[in-house]
Amino acid sequence: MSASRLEDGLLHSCLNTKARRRRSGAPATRRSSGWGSSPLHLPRNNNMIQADPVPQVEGPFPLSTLRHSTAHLMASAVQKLYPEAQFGFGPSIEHGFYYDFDLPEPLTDKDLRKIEKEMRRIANRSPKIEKETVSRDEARAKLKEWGQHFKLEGLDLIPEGEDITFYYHGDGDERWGDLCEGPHVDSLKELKFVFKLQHVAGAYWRGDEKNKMLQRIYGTAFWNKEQLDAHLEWLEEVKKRDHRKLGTELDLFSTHEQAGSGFVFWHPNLGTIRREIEAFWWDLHTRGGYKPVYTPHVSRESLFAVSGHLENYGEMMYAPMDLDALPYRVKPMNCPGHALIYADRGRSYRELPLRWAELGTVYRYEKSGVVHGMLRVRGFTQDDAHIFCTPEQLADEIAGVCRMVDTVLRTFGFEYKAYLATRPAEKTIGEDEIWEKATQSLRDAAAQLDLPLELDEGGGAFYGPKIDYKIKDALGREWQNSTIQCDFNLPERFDLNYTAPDGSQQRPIMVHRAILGSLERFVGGLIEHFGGKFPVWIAPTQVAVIPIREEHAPYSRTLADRLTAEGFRVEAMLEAAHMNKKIKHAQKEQTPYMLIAGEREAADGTVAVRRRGTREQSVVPFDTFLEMLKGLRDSKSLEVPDVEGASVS
RNA sequence: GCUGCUGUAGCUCAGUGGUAGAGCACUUCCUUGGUAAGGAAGAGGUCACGGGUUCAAAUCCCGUCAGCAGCUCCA
Repeated sequence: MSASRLEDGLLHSCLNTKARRRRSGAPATRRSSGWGSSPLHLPRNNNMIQADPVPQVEGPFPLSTLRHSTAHLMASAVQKLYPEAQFGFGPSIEHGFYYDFDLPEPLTDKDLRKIEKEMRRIANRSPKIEKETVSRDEARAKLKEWGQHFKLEGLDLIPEGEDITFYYHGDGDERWGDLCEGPHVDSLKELKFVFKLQHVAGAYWRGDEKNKMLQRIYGTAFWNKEQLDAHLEWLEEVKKRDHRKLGTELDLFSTHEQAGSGFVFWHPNLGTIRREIEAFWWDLHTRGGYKPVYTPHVSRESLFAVSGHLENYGEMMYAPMDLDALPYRVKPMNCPGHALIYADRGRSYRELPLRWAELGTVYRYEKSGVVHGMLRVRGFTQDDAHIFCTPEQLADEIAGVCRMVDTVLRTFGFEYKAYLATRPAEKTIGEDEIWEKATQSLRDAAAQLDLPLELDEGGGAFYGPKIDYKIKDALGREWQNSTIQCDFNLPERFDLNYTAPDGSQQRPIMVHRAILGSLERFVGGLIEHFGGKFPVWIAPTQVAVIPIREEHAPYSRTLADRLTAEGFRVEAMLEAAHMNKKIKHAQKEQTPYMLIAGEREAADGTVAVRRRGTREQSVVPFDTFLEMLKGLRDSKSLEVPDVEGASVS
């Protein structure tokens, strides 16, 4: 299902590119594996990357060059206003640019306006940008003279043999230069472009939390105002759809100071959505040959010593509870529990593969600063499952999971890409042979399904290769939720075996997989994906029934009763109150359909159907509406179409 | 965890040293209205929490909790 079929038609086609950091100008990027990767850690980082939806028109230079030059312009303005400023790095990034400064006083938004003004003045007065190539010693001498110690450190990061260049602009006492690899635009004035400074934030020098924290100013630049405005509008749209904002507006969830940070309370509306998703999920899993398991939330600490979590993941775990002189822990993952079930008795090759699923709630002590709405929390439910199989069965099992991922993601209208993450260069466990075999199985599975795999060389976990999925939402943003991971480690640690046909004891492969990732993160993302306009099958209230006058309540009641009997979630707004208020209420709640009924409808057995977000309505026989609604629900349609019928104004 | 900022009614916010305000929402009454704000009245707040300064603190200071923007982390 293409995202363009979403009701409000928001679709942006640009794929994101990860913020590209200039080698000489920015801290070295961490390898992109960052998605969390182990059964010791199913992926659950925010991992939402904002793609730029603004079609980038051609300029005389690449947009990134313009933005980098704008960063220089900003830095020179900062120096003019704060002569004692020390400069860090100032690269262009996906949506704009930033520059890091060490300043004696924290900057405020007011200061940003001041800096913008200064930037305009400098650009007008002396717009030329000039390049100078120097020797390393000259560069060092110059930076020393300028007293720029971060830049001196930056100089040492430039590999031997590379040109060392400075870029200058400004005249006389305003001449400003920066150690920089370039390239830059030639002029800050003749070229037409627009820029805006957006916000200030803290950032560690060279991205290391042991280093000093600098002040980072973020800004953006475009070749024309239309593009800048379009970008700012897109940011507004993102803000409007923020799941935390919609969470309040639509009465979906809350968090509480009394309960602590990172714990989500699902209100009835969101509980309804979750239950529908869970029912869908269980249905798919039952059909897919999965059996439900349930495992305790608290276990003796020694269980996590065996699994290795205590050692490798201990910092993320909640502190032990001492009971009868033994330490107990709240589980941070479900896999040890499933391994215990497997190990409970001897297993034969005849029973493999075993597929066990659990919507397992886990608790992880996330750092206080990273908690974010429903997207990064301390207590959450993973849609977890483990498959225990032989190496020969692996390809088919993976293919089965890929099929299920496809079904689920398409049902919600997500496009996706899959990545094959192979063996890391160092510190892995397992024989070469099993790695090769497993990796090949992942490839085979994808080939079976014509699923293109992009390669993430060396991006696998230490205990096995994996396939990760990236999805794109209705705003063009990318998320990472689904993951399929082969694990050679836990079977080893728990000494899991099966008896092979020849009577020997063999080690099964354990496949960890999550499709939604966690209910919290998935549903949080879903709120933003749909912007609160949920499709019929998950909408908390599917139909609002509104009588025009109080005397039409009895007919409205029969409509509501019939819908309820058909299993729909109906809000019968029968109390004596203004029809207009009821319509407004239902619109605000994003109820997909309103049925408005007065004398004419009661006489004809019809309903005036009004779709959310519109003012138009059509009059159709109630049964026609009912059939359409059933169709939308049962097919899990993403559309909330207008009803064909006599239109009435 | 780090840097900066914020916390006042269910929601959005105003109030910078002198005993707490608005709009929306809510309740009641009037209005019986054909498709997104009819009218009137009312109720609702330990100004996050704890300590301090002061004759006096929502307001100034310190701490805690929670949130926001980032950074870092997410073997």
